[in-house]
Amino acid sequence: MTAAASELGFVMSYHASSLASGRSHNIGVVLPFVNRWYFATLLEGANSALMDAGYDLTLYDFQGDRYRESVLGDFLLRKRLDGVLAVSLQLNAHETEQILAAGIPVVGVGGPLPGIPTLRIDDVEVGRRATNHLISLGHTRVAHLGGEHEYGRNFEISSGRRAGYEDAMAAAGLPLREAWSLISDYSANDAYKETKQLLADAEERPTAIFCASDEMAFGAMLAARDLGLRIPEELSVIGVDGHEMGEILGLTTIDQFPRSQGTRAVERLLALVQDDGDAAAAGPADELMETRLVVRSSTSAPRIPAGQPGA
Amino acid sequence: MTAAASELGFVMSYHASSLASGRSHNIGVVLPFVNRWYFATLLEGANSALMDAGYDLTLYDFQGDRYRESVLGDFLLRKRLDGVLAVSLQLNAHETEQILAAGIPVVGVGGPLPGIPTLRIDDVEVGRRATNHLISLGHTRVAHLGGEHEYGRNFEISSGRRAGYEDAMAAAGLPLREAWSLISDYSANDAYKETKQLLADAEERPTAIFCASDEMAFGAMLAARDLGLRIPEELSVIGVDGHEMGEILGLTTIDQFPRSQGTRAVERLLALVQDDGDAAAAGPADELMETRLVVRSSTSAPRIPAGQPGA
DNA sequence: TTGAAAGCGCTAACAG
DNA sequence: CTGTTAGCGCTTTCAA
Repeated sequence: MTAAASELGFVMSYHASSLASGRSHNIGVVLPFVNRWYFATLLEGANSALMDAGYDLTLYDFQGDRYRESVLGDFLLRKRLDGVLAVSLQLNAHETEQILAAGIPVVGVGGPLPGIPTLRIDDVEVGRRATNHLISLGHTRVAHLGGEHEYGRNFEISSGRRAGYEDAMAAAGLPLREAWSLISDYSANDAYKETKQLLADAEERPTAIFCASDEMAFGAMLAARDLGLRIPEELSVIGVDGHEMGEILGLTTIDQFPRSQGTRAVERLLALVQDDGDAAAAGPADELMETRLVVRSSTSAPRIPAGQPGA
Repeated sequence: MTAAASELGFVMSYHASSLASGRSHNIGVVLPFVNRWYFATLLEGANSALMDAGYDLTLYDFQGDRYRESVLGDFLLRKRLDGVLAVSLQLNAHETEQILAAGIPVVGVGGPLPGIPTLRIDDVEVGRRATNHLISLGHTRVAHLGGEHEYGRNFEISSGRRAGYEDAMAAAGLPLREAWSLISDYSANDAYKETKQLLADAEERPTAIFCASDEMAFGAMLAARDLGLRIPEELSVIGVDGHEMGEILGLTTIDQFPRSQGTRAVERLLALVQDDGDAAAAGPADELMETRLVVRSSTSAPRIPAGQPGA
């Protein structure tokens, strides 16, 4: 296209171009919730990388499971996408086959998706590290607030972090109480309710809680404050994600750099797309991303006021 | 298409269909930040309405101003969109002309965009109502934390809410102090910093603060707590948006139902698209959306401890 | 009513 | 190396 043409306001038709070439310069991003910090931030990263490469981003938000079927069964198969980024998505055999049969390159984040190259953090290790941080401070009464089983299809993650928690507790010879293993829907509000209930009984109260996301940790911190418990003196809290608001709450967390996950996943996907599905060119099938423990003021050695049960 | 065909796994090519018919069943959503609660929630609403109507959603996230030019100058003009939803976007004459010249129906949210049908709340009224809530409780020392001037292009909103605040203060014969008029970037973290500075000087301290968003209100509440100020006894806080986390923080707010704004905006846009740009069919050029004052525990009459300056 | 044919505006392959 | 032409897979129009 000449400069003169573009100055006249001429713009090429991408429909025609797509039809003729088979390339649409359009990537689909599939995720369970746009309105959770982790996903929104990862999406931002993906968006940056795609804009920079001149690609459009088509968003498919399951909104829990509400649109799961129609996205997987209809939208993704319309052959208008050069590739799909699947975030925290768990596919069954039929679904995987259907997508791959459509000939669309897919990269997953937070998998594993069998047969699909995936980017992820080591969730078991994250759970272990968070729990060990608390244990190394001297805590023996450690609770865990994880993700809902109901969302298990999309959130296999939560079981990994829980496994790491149980692992670390066992390795330290510490007791796992059923009452200390909480399940929420990953929202701050639900975490607040669960934590308030957990902390209500002074006898059974843990001295520390490991939350599988920062948003849940926010809820836990607020619940503790509302019960008059001091953080970290009477309750230590650690989260996962690296949410900016953690700074002003003083939340100790394991940062997983979701933005970088988004840009890296797009890099991988575009490599696949541009090398025409040649998986080898795109790097390892299972790529592990960095995480980092960020210690702030929400965790410390347990300093339990007199009259409380203690370690 | 027959049922038999679809059972054989046949899927129509949307590229060909788009080229032949000129309709792509694809709507662009333009917004300044996916990672702010208001925008993410509005996006969720838009996504629902679009999925239900069988439309794809192409996301254009400016990320502040980072991609503003390329979205407006390149991406939107590629003629692959049946319509555009422009959220909190302010266009200059050239930009408006360019978009309209491309023949793409546009609906705005939070405008006004001259020449484009727009959905919005009455921001001046919102500012007035929030401020009057505080005044009616007996506050005379009321501060305002609003949006950044730097983002003025996208956030004309902030000036409306500020105008309402100044309006209400003047109507009640109350003083406006420059030190009580704060500006932040709409994030909780920045609001925290600004508020902490504001509240540091006990002499000059207001007894109430009106924040132009709930996320900013969260920051303000945390700043107050960290300074040892009790909410609402020593500081009342009111926000705008209706963020769910406001429930567990007890934040009084003016709910603007962003999800409904998203679905309603899509309704309007699809009406335009399907009636082939016949603006009359799509409703009023400037549609006002509902808001609702939700009173919780972050606001009350000022009850200032002895030794503090007061009303 | 049903069926054939002519584009939609590009890309890619081919011939000159 | 440049210029021409045949599709890409639909929608829509026109003839039967």
